[in-house]
Amino acid sequence: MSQAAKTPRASSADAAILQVLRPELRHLTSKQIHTAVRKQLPAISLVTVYRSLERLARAGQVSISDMGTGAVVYARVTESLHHHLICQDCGGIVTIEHAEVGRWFAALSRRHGFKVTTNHLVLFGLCAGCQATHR
Amino acid sequence: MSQAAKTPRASSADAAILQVLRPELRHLTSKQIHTAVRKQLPAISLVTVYRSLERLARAGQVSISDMGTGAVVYARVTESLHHHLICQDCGGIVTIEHAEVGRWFAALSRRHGFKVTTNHLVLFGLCAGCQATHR
DNA sequence: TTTTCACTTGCAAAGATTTGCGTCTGTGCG
DNA sequence: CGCACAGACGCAAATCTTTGCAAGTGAAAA
Repeated sequence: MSQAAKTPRASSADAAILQVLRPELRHLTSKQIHTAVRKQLPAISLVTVYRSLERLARAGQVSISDMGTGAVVYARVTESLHHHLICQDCGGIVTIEHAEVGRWFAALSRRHGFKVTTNHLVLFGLCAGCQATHR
Repeated sequence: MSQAAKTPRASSADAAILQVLRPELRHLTSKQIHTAVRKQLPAISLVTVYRSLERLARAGQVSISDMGTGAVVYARVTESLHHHLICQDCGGIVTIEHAEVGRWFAALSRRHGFKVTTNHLVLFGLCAGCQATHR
C-alpha cells in the first residue's frame, strides 16, 4: 500500500534484452534487438521488446537515442558513459566522454535544482572538416 | 516574380508553414501544423508538411524536438533561443536560456572543433521537487 | 495453499513518419 | 520562345512506435 519500493518483478524479456545488449558497444535498433532476443525467446513479440526497452530506460539501464538514422537506437548503459556529436553534413560521429558532459549537467543541477538523467546525448552540427568546406 | 500570394498550389509550402509557426511560442505537432496550413493551402498534404519542415530544419529556421509526448514537435527558431529540462516524473518543464547552453557549446567547439547546430535541446531528468519525493 | 493484484504479454489496430515513384513547376540557358 | 534539369508535390505503401483490451503470471498477502 504505502511502501515506496517497487516490485522489480522478474520479466524474462528484460533479462534477455539486457543479455543481447551486454556485449554490444554499438547501438541497436528495436528490430535488431527483436531478432537477437528471439534466439532466447522465440515467441516474443516486437511490442514486448518496445515495452521492455521503455521499462529498462526508465530504470536507467538502457539509453534511447535518435541518431538521425531513421530508427531509434538502444544501448545498455554502462559505467563508461559516452555521448555523440554527429555531423549533419558528412555523417561523421565524434564520441565524447561523459566527464565533459557530466560537469555541465552538474552545473545545471546547481543552478536549477534539476538532476539530468539523460544518459546518452546526441548533438547535431558540423565537424571541423565540414565547417571548412562550408566557408 | 509577380504575385506570390495566391498561387493555388505551385508555391512553396515553406512560407505558409513559417507563417503558421511565427506567432506561436509553443511547439506544434505535424498534425497541428497541417491543419493550420490548410487554411492557406487547402490541398496541401501532410507528407508535404513533413518534407517542408525537414527542409526548414536543415536551413536552421525550424527546430525539431521530441518532448516525450508521443509526437515530435516543431517550432520556429527565433533570436531568443531557449531549451527545456523535462521532469520524467511530474512532467514539469524548466526553460533555460540559450546563453547558458551556448557557453557549453562554445566549449565543445574549442575542444573538438565541432560546431553544434542543435537549436533546441531537451534534457530529461528529475526536478527539485521530485528528487525530494524520491528519497 | 489460495487469493489478490499489479505488472507483463500478445494481438490487432491506431498513430506517426518516411520513402518510392510518377507528375508538375519554376529557373536557367541557348 | 522552347528545352532540360532540379526540386516540390501528391498518393500509396512501407516503416516505426504506441495504445487498447483481454488473458496470463508471479510475489506477497491472507
